Amino acid sequence: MTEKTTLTDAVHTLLKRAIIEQALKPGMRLPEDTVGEQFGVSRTIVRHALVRLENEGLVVTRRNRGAFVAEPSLEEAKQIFEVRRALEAEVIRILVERIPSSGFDQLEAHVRSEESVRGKDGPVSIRLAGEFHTLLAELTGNAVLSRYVGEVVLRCSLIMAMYAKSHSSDCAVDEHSQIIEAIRAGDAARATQIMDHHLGAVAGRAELEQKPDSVSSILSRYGKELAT
Amino acid sequence: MTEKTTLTDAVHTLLKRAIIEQALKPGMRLPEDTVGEQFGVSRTIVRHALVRLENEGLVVTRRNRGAFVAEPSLEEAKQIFEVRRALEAEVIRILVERIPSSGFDQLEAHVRSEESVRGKDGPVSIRLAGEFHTLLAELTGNAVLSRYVGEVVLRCSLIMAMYAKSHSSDCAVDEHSQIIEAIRAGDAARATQIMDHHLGAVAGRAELEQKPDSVSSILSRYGKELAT
DNA sequence: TGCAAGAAAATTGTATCCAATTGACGAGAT
DNA sequence: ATCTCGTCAATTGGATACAATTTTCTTGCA
Repeated sequence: MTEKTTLTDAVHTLLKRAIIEQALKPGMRLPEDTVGEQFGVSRTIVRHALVRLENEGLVVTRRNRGAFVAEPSLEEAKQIFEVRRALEAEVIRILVERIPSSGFDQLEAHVRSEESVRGKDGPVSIRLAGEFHTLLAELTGNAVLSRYVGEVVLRCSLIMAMYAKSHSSDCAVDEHSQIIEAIRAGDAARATQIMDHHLGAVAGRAELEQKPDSVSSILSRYGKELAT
Repeated sequence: MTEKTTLTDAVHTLLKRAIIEQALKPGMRLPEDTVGEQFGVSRTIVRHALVRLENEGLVVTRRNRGAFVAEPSLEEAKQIFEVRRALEAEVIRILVERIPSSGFDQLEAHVRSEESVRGKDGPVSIRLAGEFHTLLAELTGNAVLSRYVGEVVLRCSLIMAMYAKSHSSDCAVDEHSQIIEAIRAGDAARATQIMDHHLGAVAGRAELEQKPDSVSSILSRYGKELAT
């Protein structure tokens, strides 16, 4: 299989997936040597990929210390959700005005695939839930908007991985359908309202678990580093 | 000599400035070793900087062809302005609700510095006009929002460099003042309206290309700051 | 003369190598 | 026993060397 893509892209994609699927947990260290060895590439490639991931806010690098999977603080999380709400409101505004003919088919197909994994809590569920919003953004035809939405959605996935224990996407899928219907009806206000509620619910789940989970999660990370 | 910043950051900043100030014109090629030679650093550093610039949309890279200063198409330009309008509307919404106490002082000081270069058409004027919007975004205290606004503002500067022949920032400065006043009055709707008109006016000007210049001769003006 | 094929040059993609900085460990003094 | 200082190991920051690919220029042929 001749790679049409560059090695940097491949490593970047793999690391991103690993982070979103919680295989690489927040705060986890990403030594260039280790990652490179794992993927069979040199540090140069890994570094390029890490630079991109840092720009996307999924990893942070400390000077001469290396890269770590980002650990968004609650303040950061609030900021991200604030931006996400604004961006997705714009997405709805645009879609109500102009949505491609195949749009609803794609959206409904996606919701069906979400429903097919309903209950099965896990990485796939999280990924699909995020991809619904990414798909919405892509349907606007605005690549810049789509890219930004994609970034904040990914960062939100990371936040949920940190602060929410169970994904519980049941209501989410239902709200996705409601959003589709509101857009189909041309009711931007209602669609935005549902979206806000939807995101608020997601954000609320995170903040709810803030206090009890904070200390233990931090301690478990310290313990893990000692164990290895 | 005690550099607190990394070389990659320095090169990244200098290239960014060179692009925004139209010293490096859209479509111009950026060979890694030419840039590296001018700045006295190796290709590794330049590559990292170029990766970041690509993520910011100021540079595009083609496989095995190298990096070029981005040439936003009109379609792309429209998309960027669309996103910018949405982001800046959110900025206003936030500022009306919560603006730091020193906010108005900073904004007015900035407008004064804009006025001080009024009429002097050129790079500095373009940069200051953009920085007003960046400052607005920073005052929200939302780092994520601030970052995205910064990016689209920069890309808009690039677009104006391509499509507008003269910056003519006279009316712009005036509108900046009006936006400040509307925010001070707590009138989000009016501030947004002025902002929309402001951005619409900026986007309204369209024009054609200029003649290219040698890459190394231009970069020689930027290399001084790195010389040890 | 025009065109095509191939070689040469230029430039990027990738790997490896050296230097510099940081964190940890341990010895010695108070 | 604790604190401090110095040395050491580990890892990143940066540079150079090599391979692959693209572009250009040359050259042979119709």
